[in-house]
Amino acid sequence: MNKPANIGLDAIDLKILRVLQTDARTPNIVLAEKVGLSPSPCSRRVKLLEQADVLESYRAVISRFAVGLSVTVFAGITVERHSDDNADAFVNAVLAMPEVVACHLVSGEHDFLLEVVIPDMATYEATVLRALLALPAVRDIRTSFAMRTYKSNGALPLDIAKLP
Amino acid sequence: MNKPANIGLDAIDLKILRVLQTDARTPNIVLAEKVGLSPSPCSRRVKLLEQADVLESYRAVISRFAVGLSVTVFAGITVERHSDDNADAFVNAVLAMPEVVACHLVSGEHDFLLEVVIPDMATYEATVLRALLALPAVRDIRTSFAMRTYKSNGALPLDIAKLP
DNA sequence: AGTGAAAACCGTAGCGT
DNA sequence: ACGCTACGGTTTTCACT
Repeated sequence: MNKPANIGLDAIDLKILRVLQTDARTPNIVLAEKVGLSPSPCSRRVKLLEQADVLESYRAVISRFAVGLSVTVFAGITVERHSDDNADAFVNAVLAMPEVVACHLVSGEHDFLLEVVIPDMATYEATVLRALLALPAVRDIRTSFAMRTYKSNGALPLDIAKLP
Repeated sequence: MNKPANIGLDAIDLKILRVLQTDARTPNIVLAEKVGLSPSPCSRRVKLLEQADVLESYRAVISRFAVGLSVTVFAGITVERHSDDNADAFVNAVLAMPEVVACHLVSGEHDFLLEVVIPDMATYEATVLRALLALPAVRDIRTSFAMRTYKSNGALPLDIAKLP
């Protein structure tokens, strides 16, 4: 049922993925040794994994605090049920906001769950919340602040857009 | 290796961060050209950013679908309010679960918000939900599963633990 | 598909500006 | 601090096993 494209990934491929997930800059020589291969076939496998889109990209994980984006907010959004077009418009608007680092269509209490990363709460209210409320499809927003993060899913397309 | 690093990010540093956030494997020569520097000082700045822990790590972004982890679930957890120790025990238990890729202490309706990545719903129920409910601190769990992801915060410490 | 060589390429340390 | 140059290491291609 829910185990589709496992095909083509053998044990060595999974080892490679595990290593690169932890450190994407692992030199190919080290990677080869860790997975029990010599450098050449290891490099080939990585290339193939990239072409097959199993390895989608490589990202640097940046300290949110260091760049002044220390506030994370989750917003549960309820939209009007009458029109799919409205929902599409909502999604498109959200995709255009760099402060919104994640957007999921979810079951349960809300329709969408958004993760927003911003410098402070005032910015959230002034920028994101206001923009979201202006969208006609949005019926309700429940905001919940992350007071502390014990574990985070790491690399994020942060909004580093404050240049002199 | 870990320093405060609150200070000293100029425009070039931010440019470097933006590039590496998009592609952590950008060759130093290319990076240097993009930010308007020659290779050596560019390399030096990257090293400094790493030592200052502004660049925390580099991660490969792996297709969840390709490795058979196609289900994402959000769990809003309410814990007993009477004891901080219970909350600590809860956090420790959660940190030990590789399926839980994110754990935030949040304001609002719930106390914790968890993001869980697993092969299918059955695994969620059998593994994660069951384990969480067994914790004495947990009073209530609201599960909401991601039916579609329009944007995701990217690199994640996925649980690739199914090896021959 | 994996191995082992050689050649091109890149990263970085040292020194001069 | 930046830029130039040189050296050591890495990546990658190739013919072969």
